Amino acid sequence: MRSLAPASFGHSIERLNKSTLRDHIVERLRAAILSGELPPGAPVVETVLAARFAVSRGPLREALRQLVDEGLLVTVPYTGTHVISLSVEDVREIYSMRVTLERFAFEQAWQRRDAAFREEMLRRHRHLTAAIDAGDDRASILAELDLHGLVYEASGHRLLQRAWSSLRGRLQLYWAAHHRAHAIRGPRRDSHDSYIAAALGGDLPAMLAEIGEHMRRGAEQTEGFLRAQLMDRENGQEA
Amino acid sequence: MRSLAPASFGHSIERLNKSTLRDHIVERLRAAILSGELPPGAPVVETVLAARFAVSRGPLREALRQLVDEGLLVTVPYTGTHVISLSVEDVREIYSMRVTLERFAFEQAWQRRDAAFREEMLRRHRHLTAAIDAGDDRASILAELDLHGLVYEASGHRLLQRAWSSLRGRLQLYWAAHHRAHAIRGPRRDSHDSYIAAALGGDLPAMLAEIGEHMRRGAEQTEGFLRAQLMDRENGQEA
DNA sequence: CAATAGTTGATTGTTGACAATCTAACGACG
DNA sequence: CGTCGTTAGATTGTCAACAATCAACTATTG
Repeated sequence: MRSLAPASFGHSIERLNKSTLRDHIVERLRAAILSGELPPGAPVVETVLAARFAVSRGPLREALRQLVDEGLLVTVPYTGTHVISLSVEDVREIYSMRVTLERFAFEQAWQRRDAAFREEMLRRHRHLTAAIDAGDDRASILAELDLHGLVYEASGHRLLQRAWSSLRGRLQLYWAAHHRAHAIRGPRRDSHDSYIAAALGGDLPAMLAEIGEHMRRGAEQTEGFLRAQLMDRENGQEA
Repeated sequence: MRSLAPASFGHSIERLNKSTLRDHIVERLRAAILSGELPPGAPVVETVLAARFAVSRGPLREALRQLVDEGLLVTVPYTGTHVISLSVEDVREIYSMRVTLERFAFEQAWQRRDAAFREEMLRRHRHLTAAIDAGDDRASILAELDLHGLVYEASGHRLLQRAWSSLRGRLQLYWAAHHRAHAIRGPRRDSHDSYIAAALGGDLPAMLAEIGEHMRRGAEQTEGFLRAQLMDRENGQEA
């Protein structure tokens, strides 16, 4: 959630974040949620996690609070905390929001696309295709998030970067659940080929249109998986 | 930050929020910041606030953490917490983000504008003009935020509502500082007259253009005030 | 048998004390 | 005179115990 380096893509010095216990816990908990170790809907009790991480409840509470703000957990006072449940409505909101934000990001960054930007985008695209070809689900998810993240970094718009970070966690959760259910490959490559081509081209309106198409495809895929999963769950009665 | 009632404008039942100490502190602290009692840049130490509110540091820490996430405070580990400082760059980001989000909100809500929506919008507009005419700065700020907030409520888009809530605090901070420096009145009425007319009209592209104009005027006003204030401060050497 | 009141175990909310870390002031030294 | 190590005060980070609240279960009652 904190990658606010403005317009410098090479990981230069980067103000070293004095890691406090809370930040550590946040990372580990987020990893646990996204890996499926804590699946959507699972209860999250402070005492057991505090024991598991060998820390007190103080820092753990603050970590939970942060994950609630990121939208990965929900808490009802005096009652309990749970990992958020998946819903098709959320998928629609996430993707429609992505269209809005990413179009804005490209508008902001369009004039700033220098040689370093193009190079970095191609590099991240190579990373993504490599991860997909290698069949590494986790890596391909991160690579895709990184690829799309580039334009937000290039926008130099801190508020926009925050908004993307906020979306990013939820998106990652859905993708992780999707990949876990049934490994997906193939069509994503072509989808990003056209995306990259437009992103590096000279026609901004074409890029804005491409974003809409790209997200439409993504939302369709994710929503389709989710409907299938929810239907399975209803038939199987597992919860 | 938590008004997620979807598409019902009349304050119906509204799930009663079991008020925890933290929530209480958040409200009071936010009020203190926005009222200028804790001006931009002021240090915020946990112990003194805990004593002042007669609570322990635990809930207070969590309240500070939440305000940090809202962008009203900044914390550097083991060192201290401060109210954010005002900057022209932030003003630009806030208003450009508002253009993006509010256009999206109107696109989402355009077909949903029923009689209740129109009535509510006129009602809130009357509130705003009444507050302005009465010369009540605080009330007029809240009324203007409420007026613009309506379209986010009507959008039924929870993620978008969250994004607006996140912006809202920062915007309120700048407006409060602006009003405190020199009471402003007058042009704001006309500005909102055209805004309301377009919002209730039948031409969506015209509304999207009006949003751009409205925000351009607002940003210009706020940024101008801020430049003057920063220049004053530099001459006066007060900080 | 249905509805309600009471009870119990679990979970979060809150507290005050203690530890780790940072910033700034001070003084020794080249 | 400037620089670097030291120290002291302040501030946040962490902890373990205690209190408030809730959800589910049980028993009681009509």
